[in-house]
Amino acid sequence: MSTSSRFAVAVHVLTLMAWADDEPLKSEQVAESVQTNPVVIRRMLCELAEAKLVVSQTGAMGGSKLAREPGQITLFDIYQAVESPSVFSLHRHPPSRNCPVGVNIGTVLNEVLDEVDSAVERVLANITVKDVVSRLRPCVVSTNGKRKNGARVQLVSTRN
Amino acid sequence: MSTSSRFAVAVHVLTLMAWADDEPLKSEQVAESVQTNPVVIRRMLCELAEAKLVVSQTGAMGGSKLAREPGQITLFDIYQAVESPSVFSLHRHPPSRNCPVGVNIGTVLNEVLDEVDSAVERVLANITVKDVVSRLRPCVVSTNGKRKNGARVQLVSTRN
DNA sequence: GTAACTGTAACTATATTGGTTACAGACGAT
DNA sequence: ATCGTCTGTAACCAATATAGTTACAGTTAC
Repeated sequence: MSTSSRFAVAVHVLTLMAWADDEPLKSEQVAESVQTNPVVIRRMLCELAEAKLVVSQTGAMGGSKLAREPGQITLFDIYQAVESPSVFSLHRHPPSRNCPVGVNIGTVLNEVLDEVDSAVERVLANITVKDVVSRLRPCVVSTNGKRKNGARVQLVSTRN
Repeated sequence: MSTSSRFAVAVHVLTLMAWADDEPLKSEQVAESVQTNPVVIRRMLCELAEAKLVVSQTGAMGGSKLAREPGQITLFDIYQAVESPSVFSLHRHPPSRNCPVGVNIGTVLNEVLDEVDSAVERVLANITVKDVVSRLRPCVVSTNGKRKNGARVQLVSTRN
């Protein structure tokens, strides 16, 4: 269906912010982790800000951070913010109204579409950004797991 | 997600064939009901034939019909035949491996993707083409509901 | 004031979907 | 055998969506 990676990138971005606690992240830092261009990230951050999932600060020492606790942001919130509302679309042009099938297939397809969208919602609304971070931790625990209080989070190792 | 109407059109097409019983339908008839070009329909019919959902007959008096009983074809079969396998995609370029989030987010996202895809499958695998026809009938019963045996099914009223 | 940020416009490249014409090949009917 | 009717498929074009890039105005910390 979707050949778009917008949802995957958005989850990645919000997960970085959860990882960073309340430290605002610069679009360039995020872009480095996602391996894309900072403008692509900033565009997406605008959509996420409109959906009240992040807040951004312009100017020096600015950046973006989560607007709520990671446990209060679900993957469905993210999905709604950056992907088109439905899993599939109906006909581009409405079917023939001179055909017994064509005249009513739209109604049936809409019912099916609602069922599918609801099923997706049920899955995604049940996973929070906090959950994603938890499912991430086990792989990183080996290093330490705790960060010094007040220390700036190092997301991408910068070996200049 | 998907801005594609391929699934909707494919369901429409197979519903027409179920409606027509074993009468083979010409791509032009189908195209008229779907309101598109016959070539678009034939392209889709090729995919549906590869998926063993329809069989086509070339030559005069040819056309396409269902390969199995309408009750034995699920919307998930159709979905798999004409749409991309997953509801969303992961990153275009793999995330940074120098980042504790980037290095593992792919694993978590794949798990989520599997859950979503499974949820969609559970919904669609539970609806057959026969079900779609049933949910269509109530709107058409008023005309008659039964067709004379051997009579050619009239799908689109042709007032030339 | 200056340097460091975001927000956003403008442009390009690429991929997918859908529509169209054209034609080779299969096949039923005569 | 050939003729008209179909499918299968190639080769285009147009429209749209995603993604990447440069550039720059506006905001903010210091």
